[in-house]
Amino acid sequence: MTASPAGDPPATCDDAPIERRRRDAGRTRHVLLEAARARFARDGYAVTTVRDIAEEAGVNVALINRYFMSKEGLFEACLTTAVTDVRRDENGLPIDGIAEGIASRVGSSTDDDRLRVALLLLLRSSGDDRIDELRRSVLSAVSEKMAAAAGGTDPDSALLRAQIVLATTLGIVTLRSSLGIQPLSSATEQQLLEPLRDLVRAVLPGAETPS
Amino acid sequence: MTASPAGDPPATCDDAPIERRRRDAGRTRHVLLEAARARFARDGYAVTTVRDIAEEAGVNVALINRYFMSKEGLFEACLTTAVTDVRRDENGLPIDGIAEGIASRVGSSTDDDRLRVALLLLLRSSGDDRIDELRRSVLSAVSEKMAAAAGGTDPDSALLRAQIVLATTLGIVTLRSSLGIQPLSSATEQQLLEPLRDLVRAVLPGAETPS
Amino acid sequence: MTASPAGDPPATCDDAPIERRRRDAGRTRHVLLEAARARFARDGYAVTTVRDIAEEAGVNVALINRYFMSKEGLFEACLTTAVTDVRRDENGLPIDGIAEGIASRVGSSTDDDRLRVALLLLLRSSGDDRIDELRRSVLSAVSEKMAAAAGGTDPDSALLRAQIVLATTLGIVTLRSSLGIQPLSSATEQQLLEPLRDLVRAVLPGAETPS
Amino acid sequence: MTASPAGDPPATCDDAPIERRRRDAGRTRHVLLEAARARFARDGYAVTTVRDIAEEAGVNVALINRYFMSKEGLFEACLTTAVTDVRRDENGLPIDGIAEGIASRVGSSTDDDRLRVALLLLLRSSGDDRIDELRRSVLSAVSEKMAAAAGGTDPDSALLRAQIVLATTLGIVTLRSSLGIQPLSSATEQQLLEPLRDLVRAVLPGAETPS
DNA sequence: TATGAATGAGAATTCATTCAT
DNA sequence: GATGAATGAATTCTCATTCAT
Repeated sequence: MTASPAGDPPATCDDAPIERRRRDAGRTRHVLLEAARARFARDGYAVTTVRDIAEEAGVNVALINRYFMSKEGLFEACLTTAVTDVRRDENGLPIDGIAEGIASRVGSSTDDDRLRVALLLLLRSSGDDRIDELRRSVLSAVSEKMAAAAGGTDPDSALLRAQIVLATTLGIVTLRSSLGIQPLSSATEQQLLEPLRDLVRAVLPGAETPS
Repeated sequence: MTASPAGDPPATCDDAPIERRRRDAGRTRHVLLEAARARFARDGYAVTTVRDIAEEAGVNVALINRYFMSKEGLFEACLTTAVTDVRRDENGLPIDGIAEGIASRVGSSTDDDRLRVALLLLLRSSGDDRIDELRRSVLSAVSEKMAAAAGGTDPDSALLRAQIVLATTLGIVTLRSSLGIQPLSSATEQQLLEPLRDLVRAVLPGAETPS
Repeated sequence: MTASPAGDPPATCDDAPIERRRRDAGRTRHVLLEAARARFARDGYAVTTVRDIAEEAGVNVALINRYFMSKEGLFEACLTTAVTDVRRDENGLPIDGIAEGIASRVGSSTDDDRLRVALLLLLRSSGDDRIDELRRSVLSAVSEKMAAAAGGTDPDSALLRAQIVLATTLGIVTLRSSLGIQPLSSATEQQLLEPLRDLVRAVLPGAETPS
Repeated sequence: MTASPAGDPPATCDDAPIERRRRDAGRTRHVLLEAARARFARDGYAVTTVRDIAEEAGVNVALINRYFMSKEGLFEACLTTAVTDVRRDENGLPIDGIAEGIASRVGSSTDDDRLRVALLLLLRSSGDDRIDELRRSVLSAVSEKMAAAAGGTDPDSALLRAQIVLATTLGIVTLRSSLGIQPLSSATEQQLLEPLRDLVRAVLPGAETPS
């Protein structure tokens, strides 16, 4: 992560030999984005201050405005990464493993798991309508893809059912991250898998292969 | 709501009928509480300003501090009403109609439906640990009651499954209230019932009578 | 104090038999004034709230405005009583016992000693120029009277010296009331007398009889 | 004070020479501290608003919180400077010139005399106990040092007497600064010296050399 | 590119005062 | 006369943002 690659300037400067990689716009942008993702996802937009983010990133506050125009711009960038994460994930989505997919996405415990954070981000709002529209469209797309995978006769009903499964996913992520409700909060991926399989099989009838 | 009692003067003067029933502490407390419930539930704690609430209630801002000590005190009062609402609702919960219960609670569309608002409030945090503990305990209690109703052999597994159903409920409420995702957002109680029945039957095996 | 004298109305009213002496304007004015004196003297004008005073007096806040027009009016009334107290005291001032007088005024320990409170009040300001002028004139008068008592050849120098003695008096009252500096704060009248005698004898040369 | 350094442009433009030396954190902190000292000393803690102070310092209000955390933090910083001033002054205190010392400290008339302001600050309270303890300890220390200088047989009595002299000092400063009582308020250092010599000689017997 | 000083708008809260009963 | 509900003007403090270096 912070390991300096080959292309660094030779350490000729003697005053600050320890600091690596200063004045690297790309890296600064990146650490800001990561810090922002984590805090926006965890605490929400309004509660999080730009100073919190900058401090967590180990970077000067003013750089947020420099690179992202505004706090809202930073949030939008976070959402964009979330959208990308979710989209990339969809492509690898195993057709006959929806329950497995949810369990693995939702069941991660490491604090900076990308997809879990992405889902939380999609639930946060900055109040800006344009950004909200982005959230809406992504969540809609996800449910559509899930409905398509599930098949079924009535496409309209399939979409509704897929959105209910999506609601379950988001609900689990929410409950696990904010309140520490047991046993849900500390359930492992394994423990979640069985009930989720039952759920998906029942709600999305066409989704299951006889596995 | 604003229904005027019997003794009101006939509404002949149109410029300033002014509000009837002024200088009524109980009523003021009440309208503040209702306004706060609505806004806290819809927008969250941090985003909502006390001035917003007071304006929505048609009341002077300082009265929030008079009656509830602080913004946080008002939020706590809102959560307490939410807890009461949820508890009262649990008692009337039909043993063999969990899916019906969820559908009716979640499917309401009127803006000030008490139980839907109560559920949203339970997802909002002011950051105060003591109040968060209240939220946690109520949501835990709800899932425990649901697990008990569902029966089943393994009580631990039953609780986890009940919490997944609770997650579905909260997820649906969230998706319906904030983003306008279709068809979920405008699905009627009737339309939600069928998939929810499938879901509950599958996730909470002991819960269903042969209906 | 609160014992009800003979002239009370016969206890015909049955609802509130315990409350004695309600609706007595004179008494209300009086308890407010006493409470205000105590708090203004102890804490100062700005820090003291009218609600504090009303509560201490066991009386509704609005009555302060009713009887004294405003917080400032109440303060002025307090100062007026302080002026009266000081004036009355001056008349009884023993010609050849200035030190004794100071010691007794300053050495009192009971919390509501009138003269000590009066002196503290004369050091407090509400910011109103007119009232400040009142404070100034009274303190000037006190020092003039002391200078006259002290006699001495040069009247101008005598006045300056008297004001220094007055400064000592006020300084002692201040130090004893706010900070708890030892041994000054808990020194008895007796203990203060000897150094004060030395001081007065030295600063106001004409003041002492061969006693 | 506003003395301009060498490199300044000649004062040809009269409308907006604007302030030189902007964006200097140390300077900003300093002007805030000085403005605060002056106003806190003159008007007291409660009466003085942070906006007053910031305006007097020609600086944005928010900087008070930036540099001193809070109004109370600023007050504490003021007191700390006052303590420093008093301590430094004590060291230079001439053993056999207590009266001279008081006269010079008290007799200054310029508005921003450090030691006079320091003494006034030590009489002001913000209501915070921790800060009050600081005030108390400093005033105690001053009186102890004075008692030690005075010598005398009974150390306990010497301390009480020293505190009476301190009371005189503080009383004179108070009377001179707030009310404009004559002749005390406009007495020069010279005029104060003679009576103060008499006072010190009488109250602190061991203090005087045969001068 | 990066820094940290400075700014102004807006937040919650307190408080003297006025009004209606 | 007395009560307590209501009001509006402050006050302190926070925060996103901009400026100067």
